[in-house]
Amino acid sequence: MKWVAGRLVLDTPADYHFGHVLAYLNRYESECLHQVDGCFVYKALRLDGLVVMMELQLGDGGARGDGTVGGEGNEVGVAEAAGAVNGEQPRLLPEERELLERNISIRFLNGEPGERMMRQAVAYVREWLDLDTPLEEFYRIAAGDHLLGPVVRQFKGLRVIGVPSLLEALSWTVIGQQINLSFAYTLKRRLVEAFGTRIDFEGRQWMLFPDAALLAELDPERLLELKFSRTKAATLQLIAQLIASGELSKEQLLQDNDFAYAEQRLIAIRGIGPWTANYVAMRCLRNRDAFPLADVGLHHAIRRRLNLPEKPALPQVEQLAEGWKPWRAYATFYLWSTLLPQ
DNA sequence: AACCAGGAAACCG
DNA sequence: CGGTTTCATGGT
Repeated sequence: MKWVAGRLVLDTPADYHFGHVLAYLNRYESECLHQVDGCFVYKALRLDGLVVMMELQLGDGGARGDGTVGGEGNEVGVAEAAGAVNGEQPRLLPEERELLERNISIRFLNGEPGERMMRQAVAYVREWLDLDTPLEEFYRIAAGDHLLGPVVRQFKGLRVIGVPSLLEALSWTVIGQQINLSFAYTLKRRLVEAFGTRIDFEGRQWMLFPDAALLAELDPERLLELKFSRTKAATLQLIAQLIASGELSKEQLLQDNDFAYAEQRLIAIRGIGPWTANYVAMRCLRNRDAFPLADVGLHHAIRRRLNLPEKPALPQVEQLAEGWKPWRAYATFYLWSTLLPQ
C-alpha cells in the first residue's frame, strides 16, 4: 500500500479521465449516495457493520499526463484542485504531488480502518470507479465505427461507473424503469431518506442505502406514500426479500462467469425485464457486453449523433451495436455521456 | 397542456 | 407467438 500525505494511493490507468468521470458522478444534483466537490468525491460505506467515510481525490480533476488525452472541455475543477492540494498539503514533495495528481487516492475521514476493512474499501472503490478495465480494445473497435468513433474521441478515458451493491443496483434500476431520470433520483432520495441511514459529519451529510432486511419487511403502503407505483413497490420488495434471504446474491449471479445465466435468473424475477437485467449486468455485474437495448436514453443519443428524424427502431439499434461487441456496455455508457449538459 | 420518461406485465387475436 | 394496452407519476 502506498500512502502520500495521509492518502492511500490507488494505481490508476494512464488513460483514466478524471474530468469525464467527475462529470458523470456529478450529473444530477439530487444524487444522495455520494457528493462531488471539485476533484473530490465523498462516499460512505458500511463494512462489517461499521461505517467508513471516504474522501476520494481524483487526481487533479481533469485529463491525464500532457493533456493529449481528452482536453475538450469538462476539465472539472483543475485550478480548484491544484489550489486544494497546495492549500491542504503544502509540504508535498514534487514526486508525491505528482503521484496524487496522476492517481485516485482515498483519505479515511473517521479514523483509519483496520487492514481487512481497508482492503474492502479499496476493492469497492476500484470496482465502483472501474480502475481495472483496460480499454485499448474498446478504443480500437470504436475508432472504426462511424457512430462511436467521434464519441469515444470526445470521452476517451471515461469508465463505466458501477453500482457494486446488488441491492442498490437492482433498486436503482427498477426505480428508473419508464420514468425520467430526475424523478428517478427523487424517488431514490426519498427511499434513502426514509429507510436508509444519514450521518452528519464534518459539515456533510453521508447517506447509506437501506438494508435489504428492512426493505423486505416494509409495509408496501410506506413505498406508495413516497409515490412509488404499485409495481415498483412490489418489485423492490421482492428483490429485497430475495437478497435478505440469500436466495439472490451477486456471488450467485457471477458464478461460472456465465452472464447468460445471470440474465435469465434476473429476468425470472417478476418486475425485472431485459432492460433491467442488462442494466444491472452493466453497472453491477461488470459485464462489459451488457446491452440495455430498449433504453430510451441510448436511442436518444443515437438519434442525435446520426441526425435521425426519429428515434431508431430496435432492430436498427441492435444492428448498429453488432459492431460494438464485446464492449456494448461501454459503448452505451459513452453514448449516455453525450446526453450530459455540455 | 400534452407528451414522454434510462420498461414490464397483462392482454389479445 | 408478436403487437397492443395498462400501469403511474412527474418533468419539460
